[in-house]
Amino acid sequence: MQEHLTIRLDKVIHQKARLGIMSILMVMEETEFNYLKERLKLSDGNLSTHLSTLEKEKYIKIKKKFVKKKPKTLCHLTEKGRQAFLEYMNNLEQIIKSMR
Amino acid sequence: MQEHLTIRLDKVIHQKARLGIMSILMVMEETEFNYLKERLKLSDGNLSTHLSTLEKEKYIKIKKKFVKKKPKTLCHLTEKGRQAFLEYMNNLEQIIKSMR
DNA sequence: ACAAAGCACTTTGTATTTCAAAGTAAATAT
DNA sequence: ATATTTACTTTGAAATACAAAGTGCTTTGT
Repeated sequence: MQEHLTIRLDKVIHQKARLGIMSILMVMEETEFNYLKERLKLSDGNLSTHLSTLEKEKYIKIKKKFVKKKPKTLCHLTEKGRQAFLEYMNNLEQIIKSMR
Repeated sequence: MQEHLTIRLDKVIHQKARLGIMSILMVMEETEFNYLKERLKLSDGNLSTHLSTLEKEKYIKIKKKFVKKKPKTLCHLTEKGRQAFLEYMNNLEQIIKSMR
């Protein structure tokens, strides 16, 4: 019987910018807006909306602080986000494995 | 010095449906429209446009035949498509490796 | 023989997503 | 006091995704 290769990859994570954000948050715990922007070479607006998307999905939590009277946006993964990312990676590895 | 993790993944391949199509074509050489449609659970229209996208990019070649007086659409990877897919997979593996 | 249904797609229109230009608000420099 | 910079958010235009509707042929039923 033919199995269905219906590629099961979380839509929210399967996007270059958001994959990058999640990747960084997996290893960085507490990360600044500007760090992500610089590291991923995203425009302000682009990063802002992607962070909102991830926040809406409850994959990340966004904290706003003031440091030296300037706003500072900090992001970190939620447990849900961590799980979603791990599952995404596992799915991806399965796909890659099935190719080899 | 901080490296830039600008995720470098071919936009044409980095999409669930097209990733599925390419994956199948990597192992199947000559594949029918309806096979892809069934295997990937895509609607006719959706598959049709994704195949056109891949064809426009010269990642696949589409042949049209008649079999028992019915149209039959066959697809196969081009060498360019194969290379693009391999590079996509390598990039993906790098990203995964960098996560572990 | 003729209409109705089926098959194998493609085209079209709508909905969603992406992304950067423009906007906001506060701080700092001139 | 005004201009510039910093740190974002909002908005609107463009691209993308997808399914409903359309096309053109064939087969089936009556």
